[in-house]
Amino acid sequence: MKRDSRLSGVLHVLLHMAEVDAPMTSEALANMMKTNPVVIRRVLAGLREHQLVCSAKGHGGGWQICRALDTISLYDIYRALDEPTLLAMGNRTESPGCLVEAAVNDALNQAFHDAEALLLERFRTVTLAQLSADFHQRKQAHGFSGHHEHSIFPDQ
Amino acid sequence: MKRDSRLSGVLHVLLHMAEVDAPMTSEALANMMKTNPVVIRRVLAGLREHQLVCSAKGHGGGWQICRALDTISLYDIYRALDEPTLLAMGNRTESPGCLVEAAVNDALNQAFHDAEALLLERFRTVTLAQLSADFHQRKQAHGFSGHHEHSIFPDQ
DNA sequence: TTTTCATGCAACATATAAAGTTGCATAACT
DNA sequence: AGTTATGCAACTTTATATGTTGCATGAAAA
Repeated sequence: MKRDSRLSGVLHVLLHMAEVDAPMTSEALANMMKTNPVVIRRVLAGLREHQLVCSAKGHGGGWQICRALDTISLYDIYRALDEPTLLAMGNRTESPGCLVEAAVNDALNQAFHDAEALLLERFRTVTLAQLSADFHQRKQAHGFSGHHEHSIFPDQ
Repeated sequence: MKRDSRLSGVLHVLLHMAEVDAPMTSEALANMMKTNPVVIRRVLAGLREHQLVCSAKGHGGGWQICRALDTISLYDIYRALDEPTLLAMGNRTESPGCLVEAAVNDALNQAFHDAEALLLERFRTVTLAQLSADFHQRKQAHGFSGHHEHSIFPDQ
């Protein structure tokens, strides 16, 4: 089964936005993400409803993060994406008439529920500020290790 | 994202097979699962490679579990299904050139890895025998609580 | 030995959902 | 006014899981 990479993608986008002071256009972001501007707008529109980002039309318009990075957790973003499915597996039917299936469901649901809870707990404890700090650390380390500038600047 | 219910489905099938002494045909199993016999054969063929079930052709043929129920864990079945994806989310790209994306990936991968490990650990500690015992308990309880026979017998 | 019943397998068809695309309206800045 | 950006709806494309058909193979029964 194919994995949903929207959370990963949105985080990427947000951290790039955090690096720039001015609004970024959906076209610029789409270039970075190798996708279509409309796709960017669609997903950022969801974040805007949750007051995570703001958008402005016209000249000099675009998208900006509108809250302090340390007040935005991965869980906030997860919710703004409409709480997408976490697990790739599920039960065939909920509330089945078959007692065999009921036994199966209960066993799997316990495991599934615990795994989901663990993931969400992790999401709650990680903020954009932490990710940004991690990125700046890497940039430093990358610079000191003798690489050239073109590879220091994030290009993707 | 739609969830993969093959594990749930296979467990259902196996527990029904465990209730019967004779081989069950893919057609009978397909009726129970409301699907196509070929689909049943496809998935059971995978389990056969791992010596979890046996199949026989011709008259009186069909499928049977060929190991003791307490020696088959959910993890065995998971592996026999070719270790399907557990999480519905993943990173956009692995080993990215962009340092922003690297930071994002690391944060998410930690959470993802731990959740997967938790799930697999649960799979390892649950056997078909346990699920079967759970089912028989439910059947008892169901009988004592005054329901009628047609609803006691698993029909789905 | 012929018929029947079952799996084995490959090729094809269908259904569904995610992603991408197009076109045009709306709003803001120059 | 003209340019640049988002907003939104409708449509197209692509990927993948699932379902389906047809025929070969093998085993038991008649």
